[in-house]
Amino acid sequence: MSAHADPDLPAGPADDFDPHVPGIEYGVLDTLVGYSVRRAQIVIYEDFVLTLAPWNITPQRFSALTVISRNDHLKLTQLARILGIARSGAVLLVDALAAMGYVERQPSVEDRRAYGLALTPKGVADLKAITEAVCEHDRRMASGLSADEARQLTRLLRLVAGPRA
Amino acid sequence: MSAHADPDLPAGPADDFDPHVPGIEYGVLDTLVGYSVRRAQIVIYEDFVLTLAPWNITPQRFSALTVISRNDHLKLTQLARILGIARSGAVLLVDALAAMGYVERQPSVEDRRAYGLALTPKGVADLKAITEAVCEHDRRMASGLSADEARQLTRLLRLVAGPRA
DNA sequence: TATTGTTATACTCTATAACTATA
DNA sequence: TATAGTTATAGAGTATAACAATA
Repeated sequence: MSAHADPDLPAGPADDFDPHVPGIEYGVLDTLVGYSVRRAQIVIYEDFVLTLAPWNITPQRFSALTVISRNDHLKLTQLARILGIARSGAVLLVDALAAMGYVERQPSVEDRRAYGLALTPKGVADLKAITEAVCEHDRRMASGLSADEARQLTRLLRLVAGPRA
Repeated sequence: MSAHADPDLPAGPADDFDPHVPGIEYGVLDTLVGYSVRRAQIVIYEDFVLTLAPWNITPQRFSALTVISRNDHLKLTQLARILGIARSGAVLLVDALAAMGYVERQPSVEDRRAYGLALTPKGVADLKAITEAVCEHDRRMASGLSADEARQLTRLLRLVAGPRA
């Protein structure tokens, strides 16, 4: 298994990526759909991390919290598959969210090997505020687009991500 | 300085990320522009790495080679800024490309501290084939879109990336 | 003083493989 | 035998800080 974080996307202290440095020729890069997506991803990632810094939440952590909240008794292996990471990575992720007081492992009744993941009361409460912050961030990212363009964008990206997306 | 690789984007052996696991509720994630971009980025990154595996070229390395080829005597510090990484990271990147026989450091005449980056003859030749492979990969990623939709997509992503993009 | 390239060091995130306890 | 969660280990990529040479 495995999915993908892009190891060579700027991961560090997200701060000041300039998608188009003045005076520089980008050649074929400017014509590629993939490079356009990459540029946008970097800019969005940076803003996301900065915006959610008060909660120490990354895009991946937000995805995990959201999926856990919307799917009762989600198992760790399922979470790993959804996020596209190895099970060992999911363990560390859940450990971190548990240490933050957001997630807890509940013993599964039908399978004593497994746990059902669930938000704690604090997790439920904070996720509400976190989700509001994320949505505000997302609106800011799309502020250069009309409502119709934003819908078009998500539709086109879905087509790129694949038939099943 | 710094820019951004997304540390929590699947970075590993890109292989089988499913942007929409059956039976799973994604909640608000399905409505976010940011998550749509993230999903597409993961899928595209995986395919890129697989396609370019014969050359051991990642998106970042391709960006570097392209920018170096299109901007004579590019300095290492400029490259770092363009890619959104620290200078120390650019050193390792150029080291790798040099070890692959693609890039060389040419002493700068006007500034004896600096080097001008340049492709080697092998770099020029291989970049041609690499670029063809990348373009084919990119067309495949956009194969679900009409030519007009693909143009729309890059236009909308440019708006997201920011005014200067 | 400031900047260029470099190095040393550490951090984060990831994967693979092996282990345990169940199924 | 196969699977769920875990742990150990290693790798890739990044950043910060300091350094020498030069501006």
